[in-house]
Amino acid sequence: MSATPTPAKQTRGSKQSRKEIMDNIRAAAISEFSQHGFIGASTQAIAERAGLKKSQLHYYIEDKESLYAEVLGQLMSAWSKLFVFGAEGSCTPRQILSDYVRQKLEFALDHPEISRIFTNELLSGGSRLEAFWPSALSITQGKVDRLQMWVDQGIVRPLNPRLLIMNIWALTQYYSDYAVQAELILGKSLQSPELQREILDELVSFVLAGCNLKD
Amino acid sequence: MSATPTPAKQTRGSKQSRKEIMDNIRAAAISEFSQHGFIGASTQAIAERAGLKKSQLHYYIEDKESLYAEVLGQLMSAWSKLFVFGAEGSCTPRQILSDYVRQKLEFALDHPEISRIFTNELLSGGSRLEAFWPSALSITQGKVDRLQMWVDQGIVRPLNPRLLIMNIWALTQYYSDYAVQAELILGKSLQSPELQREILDELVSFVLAGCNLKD
DNA sequence: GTCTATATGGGGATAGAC
DNA sequence: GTCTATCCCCATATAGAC
Repeated sequence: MSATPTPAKQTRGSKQSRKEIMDNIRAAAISEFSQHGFIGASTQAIAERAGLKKSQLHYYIEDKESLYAEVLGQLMSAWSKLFVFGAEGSCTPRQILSDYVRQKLEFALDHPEISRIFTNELLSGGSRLEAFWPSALSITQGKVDRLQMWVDQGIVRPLNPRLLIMNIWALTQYYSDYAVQAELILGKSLQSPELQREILDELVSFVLAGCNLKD
Repeated sequence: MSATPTPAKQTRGSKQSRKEIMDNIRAAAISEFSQHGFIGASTQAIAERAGLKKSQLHYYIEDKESLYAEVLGQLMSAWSKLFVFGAEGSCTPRQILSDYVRQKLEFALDHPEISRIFTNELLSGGSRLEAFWPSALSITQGKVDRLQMWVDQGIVRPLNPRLLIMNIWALTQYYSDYAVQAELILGKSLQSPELQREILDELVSFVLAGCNLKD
């Protein structure tokens, strides 16, 4: 709230600023929650990853629950901004769909850990996502309406728009949730730019072909 | 090992047989591991679900680790039997692909909990799956070879066969991993037979169209 | 063969020291 | 403002009672 005039006289190698520590904690929390979910993650492990002792960590956070809420909120906010139909001024159905697939895939490839937190949360029942559903569902409804129009106009083949949206979700989210499997099958790191390019092109082709999209 | 002549004189309402207890334990373990993963699941919760006290449970199992290994092995064995190309004597590419999608999807819909254990395990790094990868990868290679032939013959459009297999995996596995999301979006239980029929038809159409499959 | 009482360690969180 | 010593609970697992 109040604008404390932080000195920020940070001699390198000296003690970390509070902000740096908090950033380390958030990063550590993302890794741990991503691997083990809320229940499975331990504040012990988060502290170690952040270079702190467990008891030190508990000075910087309110509690495990609110640390988790913060990280989850960060993800949901990023998603709700990114994954809207017609972002970046795309206009044709082909372009709107391609852009959507691209955005969703790039997020999965660039932020696999935080994406997996969502999956982990859903697997454990999703109770901590309840607050986010109304908004998420209304964003979905917007996409559904748009797709239904295209179906009615014969631009895409007759299909259930909700199932198409779920299909795209599944196809893209795979590359964060199943990164381990994907890298084993492909024998290559998912961080390789050429591979990312290939996956992107293939997913776009697959989706466009999958709904018989005419320009 | 030795064939103990079990009396099995089970008066209804009386004490459960050891086999019944073990079945309860396995079912409870599947539910718990499915929700919280290996680390997050507690023997306490498993015991409660199985109608036992924690200390009783530990009489019937060796330890948490081996209970988990048993359940995971059960899943991997079921999958390796089910998901082979050309099961049930299907012959045309169209039929082989459709049958594969159907088998994978039906398993996801019929056994969502145990399917989720795999996902949970991957999310936490997949170390407990190491023993299963060689066989799984060789089964995958079989499918890849088959698909590559079809590509070479112009039966399906030019695509990376491994990516197609991963796409099908993602599309079908979605219905166990994201069952909560799916039911919210669709406003309906995934156990509804009509909905299952619709999903199946749509997935098959989507995949066949997605690879431009000619008969 | 079955179950209980108990050991031992790690979990999250805090009161109080610096 | 920062960190440590410590609390209490729940985790897994087992020795020993029935």
